Amino acid sequence: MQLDKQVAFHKTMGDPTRIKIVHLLSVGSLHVGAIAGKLGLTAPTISHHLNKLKECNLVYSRREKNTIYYFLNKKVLAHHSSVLERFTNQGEGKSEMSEKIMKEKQKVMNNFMEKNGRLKSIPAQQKKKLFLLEHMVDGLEVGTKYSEKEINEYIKQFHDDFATLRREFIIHQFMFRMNGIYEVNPREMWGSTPLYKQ
Amino acid sequence: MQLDKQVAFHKTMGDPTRIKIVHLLSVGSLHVGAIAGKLGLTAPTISHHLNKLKECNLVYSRREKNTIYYFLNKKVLAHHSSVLERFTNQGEGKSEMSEKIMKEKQKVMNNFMEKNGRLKSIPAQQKKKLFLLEHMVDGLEVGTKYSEKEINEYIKQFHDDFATLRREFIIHQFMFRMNGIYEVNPREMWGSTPLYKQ
DNA sequence: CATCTAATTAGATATATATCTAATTAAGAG
DNA sequence: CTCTTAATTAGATATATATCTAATTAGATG
Repeated sequence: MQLDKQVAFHKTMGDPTRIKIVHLLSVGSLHVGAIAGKLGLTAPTISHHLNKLKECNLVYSRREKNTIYYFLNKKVLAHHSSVLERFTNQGEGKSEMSEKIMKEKQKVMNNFMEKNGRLKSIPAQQKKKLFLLEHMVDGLEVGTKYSEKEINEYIKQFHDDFATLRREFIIHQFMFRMNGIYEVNPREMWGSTPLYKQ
Repeated sequence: MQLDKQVAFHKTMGDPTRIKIVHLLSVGSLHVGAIAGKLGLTAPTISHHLNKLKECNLVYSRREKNTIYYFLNKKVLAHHSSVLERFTNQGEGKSEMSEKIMKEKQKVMNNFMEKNGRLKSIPAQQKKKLFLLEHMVDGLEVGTKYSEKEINEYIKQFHDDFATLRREFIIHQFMFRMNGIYEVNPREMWGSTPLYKQ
């Protein structure tokens, strides 16, 4: 399973000595004794760590005469880097997204909004809902503090159920509330949906 | 220090429960009870893990009435992804590299090679040495098995000290040896120097 | 075959931590 | 102010693991 490998990788990297080893090997290959020397630890200890690194395919070794050189497997590192990155904009690539999304958003807008700008209804499907939330919050200014009353009035121009929508804004991080004062989050924080991740 | 944070991050991610939490939160925000339910664990346990995640800035929380929603901090994930990636082509970006490298390589070639194609000397500086090793190995075929004798003869056309050079080829992964038979590694494995990482 | 070198394995110890139950805190709602 | 709900903190337990020294293995060399 993908998940197990991911855990194993991070567990392996989650040790100061092993991270140091990876740093050292990222510059060039080294043998056990050399690593032990540089880190001030014994050979068995390094052997232990290299073994763990090997189990995750993070290093491989080649014997040269009596000494065994260890190499960093940079491909595997690159792989895990990309796995992490997929977390951040999970599902789809970014570059191809902009245009694709614009169309998708347009479609949702057409389906759920009256010509006068009000919502016909609040879509149940998360993605669609987020499109509409984004559209609505676009009319507010980042950096401005709004009272709850102001927010309610603002939302009412789109839909009568301002309480639900206000709550959605908060939950999906489009805005946040502090002591009854509302503020729009910067776009970079609209993180609940992958689509808007910058 | 950078290193400590890196270790802390991986240590935190190196736990199956926490990875699952990150997975869940990558889709959308959740409160403690919901996570506990989905994972079949108790609230205190989840609280414990969320706390660890918070210490690395991997999550943040917003209170909504009585329930506290947790959000994944995707920026931090992206950061660590890029840190990993820097391992793989440490030092420089890739795109700008090709042209820059070509020139650099050309310069090294001019300085260290005779007009007849033989090496004047073996440079001590790693980077330069790697350029020359690459050049030499370019004359061999990937997928072909060579005897040690053949390799020696081949190397001698560049330099008399074939033993040293042969050893360098191995150490820097340009080729590998098995039971006295030598073989050129595919280019993707020429990983000792960041320059040639694909 | 005997010896030397470098690495690994075995075994011991100390530290860290994931999880649970029970107790406590924090905030809303009546 | 009291009751309810959700979360955190405290404390206990069991498991995992980083490190060391000592013993063993694996190759290379003479």
